[in-house]
Amino acid sequence: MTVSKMTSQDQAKQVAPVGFDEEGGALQLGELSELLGYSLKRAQLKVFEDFLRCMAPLQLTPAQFSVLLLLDKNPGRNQTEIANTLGILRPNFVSLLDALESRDLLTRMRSPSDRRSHVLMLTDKGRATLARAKKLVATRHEARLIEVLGPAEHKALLGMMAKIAREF
Amino acid sequence: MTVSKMTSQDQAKQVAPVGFDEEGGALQLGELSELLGYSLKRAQLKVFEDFLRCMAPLQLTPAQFSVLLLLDKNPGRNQTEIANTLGILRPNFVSLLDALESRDLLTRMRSPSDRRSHVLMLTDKGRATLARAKKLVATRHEARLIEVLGPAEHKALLGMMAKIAREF
DNA sequence: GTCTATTTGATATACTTCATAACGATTATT
DNA sequence: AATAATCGTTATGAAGTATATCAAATAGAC
Repeated sequence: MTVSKMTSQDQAKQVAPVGFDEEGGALQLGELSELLGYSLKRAQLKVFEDFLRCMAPLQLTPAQFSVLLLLDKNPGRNQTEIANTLGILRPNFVSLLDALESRDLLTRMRSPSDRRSHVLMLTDKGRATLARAKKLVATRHEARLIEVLGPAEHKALLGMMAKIAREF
Repeated sequence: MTVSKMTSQDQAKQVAPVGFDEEGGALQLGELSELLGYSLKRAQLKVFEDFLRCMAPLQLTPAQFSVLLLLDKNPGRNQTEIANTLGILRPNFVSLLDALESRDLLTRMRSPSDRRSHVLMLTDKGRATLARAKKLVATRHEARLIEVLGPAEHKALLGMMAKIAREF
């Protein structure tokens, strides 16, 4: 689940478009291009790759960005709540938070009402970074997507993705 | 890149729909739902999860299925060509082929014209398995997707995914 | 035709992501 | 008070993905 760090494979590998190969001519993709899962995965990797490129100045991964975004809208929640909402397992969420906390983007505070749990809150630096990050995403990343797809298709795509994630 | 084995996380975790949490009410997803990469990833995981479920009788992962599909349409290619087309790195392709060859679904043959390379070909069993796999994908997996999205949106989605994978 | 460089499949290895089990501390239940 | 459940955490394992390197074979330079 969730968001993962991108690799450089496609970038390095796809000097030639997928489905083409020097010797012997193009390979026939055949039914592969009609397999939604296949195109979905390749598209997703491309999108994450672009996200990382656009976000390079702030050094935020998609997963980290999603945490900051969620924390901003939902201050005072504990780790389990945030992790569950993002589909991240609690054990794996720990090191993710460690990284963000060590960069002073958020704080863990023992809850006075339940001293087992940690209340999560963005720091001022966290809020400032999130604001810059949002700007980068909007002006570089999403803007490029809209440029490729067109505004109408972009919006339709969002709706379809949400539908699949919800009803499938 | 490529196709990966699914996990059971979502299935186990999402007894409650994403964005909801028992104590304290629903969390606000906020701009998260407008982040295409986020929905794209979640949708992709759902689709792979469903693919594995539908393909359980044949025990084929999306990656393995894509190899069989590509080999059927492009017999006589070597490992590098197939791997490149699928965006798989050659070192990682070796064990993938080992698994399929040990199940007698394909064969590696030294090419007479270039004795460095292995010509890949489906066996009869491989072709038969692929035929059954295609049927499972069509009648269970894609059918369910079309049911959720509707035929028109399903087709539009395929087009958009291909566009992103190609032009992004 | 020999020498060098490149390519192919393979191995070893490392890093990241994702998953489970278990622990101490705390709270809830009985 | 005793037991069970929850929270954050640690340890650990299984995949997926990446790079470097190797022997064998071929291609290319001279």
